Amino acid sequence: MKSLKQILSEKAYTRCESKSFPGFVSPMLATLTDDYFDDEDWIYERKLDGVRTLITLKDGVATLWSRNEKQLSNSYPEIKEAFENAKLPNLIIDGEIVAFEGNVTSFSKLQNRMQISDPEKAQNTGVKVSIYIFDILYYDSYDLTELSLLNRKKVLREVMPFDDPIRYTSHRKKDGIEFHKEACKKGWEGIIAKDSQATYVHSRSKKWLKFKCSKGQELVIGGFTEPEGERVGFGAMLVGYYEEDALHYAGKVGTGFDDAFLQKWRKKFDAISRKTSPFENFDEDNQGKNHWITPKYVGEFGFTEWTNSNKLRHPRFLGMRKDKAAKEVTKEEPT
DNA sequence: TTCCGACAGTGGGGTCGCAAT
DNA sequence: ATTGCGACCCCACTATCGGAA
Repeated sequence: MKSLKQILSEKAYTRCESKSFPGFVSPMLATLTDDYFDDEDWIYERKLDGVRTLITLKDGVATLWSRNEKQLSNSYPEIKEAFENAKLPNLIIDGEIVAFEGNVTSFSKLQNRMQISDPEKAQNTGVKVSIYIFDILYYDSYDLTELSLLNRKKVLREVMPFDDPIRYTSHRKKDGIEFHKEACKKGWEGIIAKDSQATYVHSRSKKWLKFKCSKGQELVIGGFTEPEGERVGFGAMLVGYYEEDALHYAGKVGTGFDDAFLQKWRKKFDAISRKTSPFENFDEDNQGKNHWITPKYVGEFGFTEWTNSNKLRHPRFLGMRKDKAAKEVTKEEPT
């Protein structure tokens, strides 16, 4: 294995002066795809469901950044401290802050502290967090972004002390399709495929791809909202499923329709409108904005998971189901 | 000519924090 | 003291336009 010095000597790196060391750089973002593949020139990492975080360490001071250049340092003071105590030179690393629920990263658990701006309060939530690091952009003021991904990972493993809460993100070479399958079985959010020779760019790229684990099921349409702005037809569908003859509200779905669909189905919905909610558990706080319809239409919907309050996360409309009676639609539990 | 990438716009759940009530 | 709303985090998707292929 090449030493750090050898890797750095392969190119004539310019080493920035401390005063020109970047305060923030935009992260490289992955592109979503359904086209899963095996490729020996690509590596595969677990996709963690947390908050993307870039850490700059400059003259011993660590700063945690969100991907939109917001400071996260106050929400995760123990991670900031871990970097500052590690006695490292100026560097920038890229990773994901996560909280675990069992063996699976839990975004909803992380939500209990991710917006808290007081460091003491954040730590007192009792939500334990870790940061999984998967890339290094600068080290000792050397710009490493022109290195290949595998060489950056070599540098990362060599220079970073991985002690809790700082963890290394392991990866698998080849077998992307099989790894994705296993990931979904384990309840992970998915995997990230990365071109092992790619340099680091500060924007969305197709050298990094998301292979997500998506869920889908049929749901009954029990209402809709008014469109806003330039939107035509309706805004979102209000959907649910049956449980012992009662229709349970499962949230709103506002994407996946084109303009023609929105206009056509607004008319169909208006033709079967009713005054009261068909949902047995709908809390009536903003009733004025909702339109109710006879729950007879069934659609197919995609989403990532059920939230703690039993609603769809990241919902989208996939198509109408004309072959299914509304009363047959129940919540599909994982087997 | 056709395709792709980037961007704006509309829609979702959940949480915190602050202004308005 | 309570409530409503904006701003964040996580997003999915459609429409549009200009440049690449």
